[in-house]
Amino acid sequence: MSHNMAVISQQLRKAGYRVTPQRQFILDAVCELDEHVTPEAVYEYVHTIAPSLNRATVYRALHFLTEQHILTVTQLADGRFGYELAGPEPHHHLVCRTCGNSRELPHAALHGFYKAMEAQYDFIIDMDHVSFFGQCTYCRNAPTT
Amino acid sequence: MSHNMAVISQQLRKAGYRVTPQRQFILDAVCELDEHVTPEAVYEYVHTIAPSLNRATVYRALHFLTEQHILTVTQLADGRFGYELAGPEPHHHLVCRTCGNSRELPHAALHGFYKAMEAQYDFIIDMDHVSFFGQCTYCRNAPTT
DNA sequence: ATAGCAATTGCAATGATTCGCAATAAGAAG
DNA sequence: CTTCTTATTGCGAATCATTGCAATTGCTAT
Repeated sequence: MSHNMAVISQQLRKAGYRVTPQRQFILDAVCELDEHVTPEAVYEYVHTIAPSLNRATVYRALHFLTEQHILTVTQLADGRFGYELAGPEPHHHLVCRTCGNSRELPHAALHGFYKAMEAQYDFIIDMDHVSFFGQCTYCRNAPTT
Repeated sequence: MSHNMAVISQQLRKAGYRVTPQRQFILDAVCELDEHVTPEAVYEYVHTIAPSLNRATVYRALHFLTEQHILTVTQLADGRFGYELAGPEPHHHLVCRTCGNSRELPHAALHGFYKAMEAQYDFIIDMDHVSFFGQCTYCRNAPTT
């Protein structure tokens, strides 16, 4: 995992926020659980390590860390949010509804479309982490039995 | 409103489903409330007319009517679902985060992008009602005070 | 008009998410 | 190391969303 706790801590403190053990547990959990991590999954994970850590704290921390651009969110097909560590470059996902596997999409893949919307509708789309749902090759060709 | 209750009823009954007063109230509410209607808004609306109509019934009916292609859903920015009457042509939306106004986007506007994903990643996106969030011209140029 | 089957509803319990507020504790400053 | 400020947590309650099951009631066929 490429996240540098020291750098992040510094960034938060400089902005007047605090680096609490709860936030660290939660951040670790997101990194450990990898992609599209749901709040509930984070809660389960941290709960085994820090049983007193409250559910509300998980929700608030995920929201907060996203605001600080340390995490990114994307909307999953069922309406829940999936969090992951924010890298230097924004990216998107192609998620198969059947097998659930997800493929990364560079932001550039959407750039043309975003620009077209700006040109034609004077509208600037600002979504930097979209999940597109559908069918991957494998599942499309697999027998339906 | 352009929805023909008689046609819809026929369609449902033919498929072995039932046209209950509850479903009619709920469908009327969606039409009346127009675009991106949330379950909660539907519930409030029908509740004044049919107070005994249960919340669970609203959620189930919206889900059901969507499965039957009588309604379409889209994910709103806060994670909730927005329902609306399904027209003959699928469409998408550009929704301003600031003023909340939404502009329709013909499906064709996404066609190129969808095709590119198919060609490059062998992935078929099947989302037929996406909401893209960002800033409209007016709000972008408006003073920030 | 009636009877019967099964789709649908209402209810109550459960789970997911958010909020207000008092208690706690990070971190800056002395 | 102690103090002070205030950001943050935990808790309980409120809200939103979903589910299992028994009771209801569309609708079809008689």
